[in-house]
Formats: sequence, structure tokens, C-alpha cells
Amino acid sequence: MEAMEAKTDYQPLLKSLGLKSTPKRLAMLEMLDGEQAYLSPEDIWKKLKRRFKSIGLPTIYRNLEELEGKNVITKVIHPNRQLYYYFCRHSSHHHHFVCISCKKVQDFTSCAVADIEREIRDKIKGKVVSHIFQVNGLCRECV
Amino acid sequence: MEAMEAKTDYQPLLKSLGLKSTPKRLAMLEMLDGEQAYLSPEDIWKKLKRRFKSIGLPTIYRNLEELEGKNVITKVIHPNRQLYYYFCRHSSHHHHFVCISCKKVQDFTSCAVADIEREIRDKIKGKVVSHIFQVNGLCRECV
DNA sequence: ATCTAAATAGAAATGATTTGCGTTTATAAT
DNA sequence: ATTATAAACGCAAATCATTTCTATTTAGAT
Repeated sequence: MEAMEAKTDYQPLLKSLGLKSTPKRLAMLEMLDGEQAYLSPEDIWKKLKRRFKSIGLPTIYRNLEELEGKNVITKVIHPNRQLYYYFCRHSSHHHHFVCISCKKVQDFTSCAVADIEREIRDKIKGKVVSHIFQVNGLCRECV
Repeated sequence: MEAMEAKTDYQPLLKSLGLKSTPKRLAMLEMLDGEQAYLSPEDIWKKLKRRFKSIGLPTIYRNLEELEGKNVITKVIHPNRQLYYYFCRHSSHHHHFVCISCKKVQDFTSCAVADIEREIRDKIKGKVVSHIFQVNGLCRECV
């Protein structure tokens, strides 16, 4: 007997975002949610080609951009290459610890952005709009 | 009478790095040092074309990579596009506040990376190799 | 002045991402 | 259930930053 896998139904999410629930979009979300590591658009494309006889890379890009814009998924900056990778976002404010070996992504909560915002307000007299905070390293298994 | 501009002589720096002091390299360093804002490889190329009748974009890329590898300049990640921008690094450990309007880059010193490293060591049991910490916003003049 | 490895220009290749456009499909109204 | 319509999509081609290749030039040492 196989272990039950409770898969999230993403149709309501897509509906709430005003996006149509297409099989490919649902498959993308399920894949990204199930994956511990970050994936490139091409990674996703290759995996989906197993399930969909015809699927284009532009579809992947379009959907990734759409979902990233709606804060459903998050970009990860690759240390060496200038490609974007994506993975599922689980909480609103968090930061990523990215394993450079196995590509696994783990969140951490410590965040000094409040401190930094204070410094920027007081010294630089500027306004913070966004920040990129990504820690690259080796995870437990890869150390 | 014009104000004196004390320009740094970058020849010793290049020599100490084992790089030849070519006119183009020197011009790149002077430009990046003088510039408050970050520049794209193409920005640099366009500016240098005024002074050098023949200069190729590959030269810019090669030198930027070389200098970045030697920690003389630093990459800045552009929020929207996936291009790399560069500017001169002044201290060993610092972070960037990048104005999304005028592209000026200012350093800030508050850094909680120590805290985060502790969390990653204790909870994730991983090893930090590098981090990207860049705050995007609007500077004093652009607010 | 000469030599040699490093640096360069210019053209071409690469590779990720985007665009254009005609076709298909999800969804809401009938 | 059928239909209408805007959103999604596939495919091909375009775009654009970056890299590679190769022959030539040049900085710096002898």
C-alpha cells in the first residue's frame, strides 16, 4: 500500500488570482511545491514534457513570470550564472539559504532588514523598496 | 581656475594583481571609481568609445570579470533585468543600497550576517559560503 | 631593440529569454 | 449543454546579453 500524498488543490489559488486553471499551470505549481530545490525554467520544461506531449518553453516563462508577479513563487539568484531559478514561496517574508551543491532551498527567519531600514532612513535618508537577501552555502547533507 | 581632481593612479594596483596596465583597463577603473552609480558593461563601453576609437565589448566583459574576480569591483543585481552591473568596491565587507531611480549606489554597514550565520549553523546545520544582500530603494534625491 | 605572454578587436557563436501570431481552451453567459 | 470570448498556448523566429575564436597588437621584461 502506498503512502497517501495530500496534494494541495491549486485551483482556488489560481482563481483568486484571476488566472485560469490550466493543466499546465497546475502541474507547474504542484511540481514547484513538491520540489525541495530550485529549478530553472528549462528544468521545469523537461519535467513537464514527460506529462504533456506538446508544451513550449515560452509557456513556462510566461507562467513563471505571472506567478512571480503574484508572489506565489520566488526567484533565486544563481551565484555563477545569470539565470533565474524559481521555487515555491511559503510565507510572506522570509529569506533563502541556497545550497550551492544540491540546490536545495531552505528558509530562515532571522532578518535584520528592520535594522538596515533604520540605517538607510537615518543616514542615507532614502526609502527602501525591496531587498535581495540570499545566503549561499552548503546544506547539512552537502557539508 | 578649475578645481584640482586628485586621480588615483591604478597602475600599482594592477601590477600587484599581476595584470598589465593597459590604457583601457586604467580608463575603466578611473571611470568606475569616479562614478557614483552602477554601470552596465554596455554603459562603460559607450563611454569609452569616446576616448578610444576602437574598443570592443568583449574587452569590457573580460576586464570586468577579471577585476571582479580580484575583488576590485562588485556586481550589482538589477531588480528587473537579469543584467549585471558593476561598480568600484571600497571596503572589504559592505552592502549596497541601490537607488532604482538614479542608479546611485551607497554602502551601508549594518549587517546581520553574523546572526544569520548563527541561525544557519544551529538550525539548518549548513555552512555559509557567500551571500547576496542588496537593498533597493530611492535615495535622498529621488524620494 | 627584442621577445613573449597577455590583451585586444572584430566577427561569429551561444544560449537564455521574449515576441508575434494563428490556434486551442477554460470559463462565464446563454 | 452550447456558445462566446478572452486568456493560454505552441511553434517559429527574433532579441539581446554574453562568450568564444582567431589573428593582431602591445606591455613589460630581457
